[in-house]
Amino acid sequence: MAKRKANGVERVYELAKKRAMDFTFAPGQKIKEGELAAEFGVSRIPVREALNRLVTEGFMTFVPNKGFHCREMDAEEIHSLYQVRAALEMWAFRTTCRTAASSDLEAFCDYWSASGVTDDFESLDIYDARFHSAMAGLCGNRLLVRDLRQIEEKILAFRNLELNDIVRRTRTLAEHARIISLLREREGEQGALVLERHILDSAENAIRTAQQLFLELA
Amino acid sequence: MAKRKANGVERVYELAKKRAMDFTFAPGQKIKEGELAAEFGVSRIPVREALNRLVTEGFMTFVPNKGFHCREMDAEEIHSLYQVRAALEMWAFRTTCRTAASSDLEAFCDYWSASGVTDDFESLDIYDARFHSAMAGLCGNRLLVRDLRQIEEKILAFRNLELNDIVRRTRTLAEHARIISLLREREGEQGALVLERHILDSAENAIRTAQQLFLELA
DNA sequence: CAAGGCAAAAGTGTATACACATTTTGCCAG
DNA sequence: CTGGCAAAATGTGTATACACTTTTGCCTTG
Repeated sequence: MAKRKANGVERVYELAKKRAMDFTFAPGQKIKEGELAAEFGVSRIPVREALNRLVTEGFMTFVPNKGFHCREMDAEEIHSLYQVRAALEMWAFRTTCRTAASSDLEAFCDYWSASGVTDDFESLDIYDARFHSAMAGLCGNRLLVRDLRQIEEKILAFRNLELNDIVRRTRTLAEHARIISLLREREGEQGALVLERHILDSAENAIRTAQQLFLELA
Repeated sequence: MAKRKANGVERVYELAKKRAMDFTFAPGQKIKEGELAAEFGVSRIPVREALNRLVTEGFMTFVPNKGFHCREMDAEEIHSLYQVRAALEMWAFRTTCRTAASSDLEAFCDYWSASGVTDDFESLDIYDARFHSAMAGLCGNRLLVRDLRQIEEKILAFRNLELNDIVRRTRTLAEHARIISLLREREGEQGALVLERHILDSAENAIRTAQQLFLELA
């Protein structure tokens, strides 16, 4: 019997979260504590602790005496997530236009409109996520940024394919350019509307991706 | 030794949450598992489970080998919470104006502008919370409403005194009336702005209340 | 008296054990 | 067959026990 102690919860949490994020746990699947415990080589206690955290983050559901289940996910849920994301990013954008220091705003716009930026990122998905996250951060509200990250984690599985084809890639970059230009001129209202459409459009795409994904699982 | 089993987690969760909400646990206070366990007559296991849930809801912080601590709370944090709330309610309002069924919208407006509505509620705090919650619900996004409720729980402690004096009471009701009228006419943009100011004003009040509250605790 | 360090006390981390609840199985009656 | 019920199997709920970590406070030493 190896060592006596080793941050079990953290490990289980990360691993289980990954599985919930990419639906290695199928939607609605029952999660048996004992199974995970055996697999990860720990007792049920740290497993329960990890799963509990995932419940309040929205990756699991829990019913007393019934145990844990992976989240369900349907088109409406994805829609809701993207809408909340839109609400937060729009407010952040309008607020940034009204109150951000010009130096911060310029620095952001210069960096993200440079011609070779996309090369700084592994994939266009990651580029897109970072762009939105960084822009939201300009408003100075840390909690809002944290909430956006949590949403991001939940929709990550459906974004993976979003930017693969050249048409969408081009359109995405063009929309970002437009948003940056409106930000530079502090056009809060108009920019927010463009941003909203940009985000809700990608919701449609995510829903299509999800339907494909769940088809494969079934 | 009394009974063998009795939903310990749920009880501990509710009680501990209450204490975290109203700062019976002082901000930053260390929470000792054993103490709570003894007090509630359960073992440490359900206590840890309950506290873990509170961590991901934002009422506790947790550091491995150091244990649980009650959330800190400062003016910036309160501001952030109200800003996120504003972002969500504003989006909900604009969306409701664009898309809600007229029948739902009229029903809402009629009910909340009736002269005696406030009598339906125990206090003006509760009246106010329900009004905002019901209005946000018109947009049809359940997740958004759930997020708003979680924010509500975190700021509840600072709202308790908000509507006590007659001046603020009158002003609040007047602002609600204005918001309802804009909603009826589906003036999304303008209504959102009024709503924003309404919410951020109450943030200022909450911060004052909080400072008073923490003064008492110190 | 301050600083450092060491040992005891207190507290957290998790394995194990067993009570209770739910689900499954398999048998029997209709 | 088929519906239903009881017993077995499976799984959750939590108390207890003990290893490991951090904190505390006393004692030594400069």
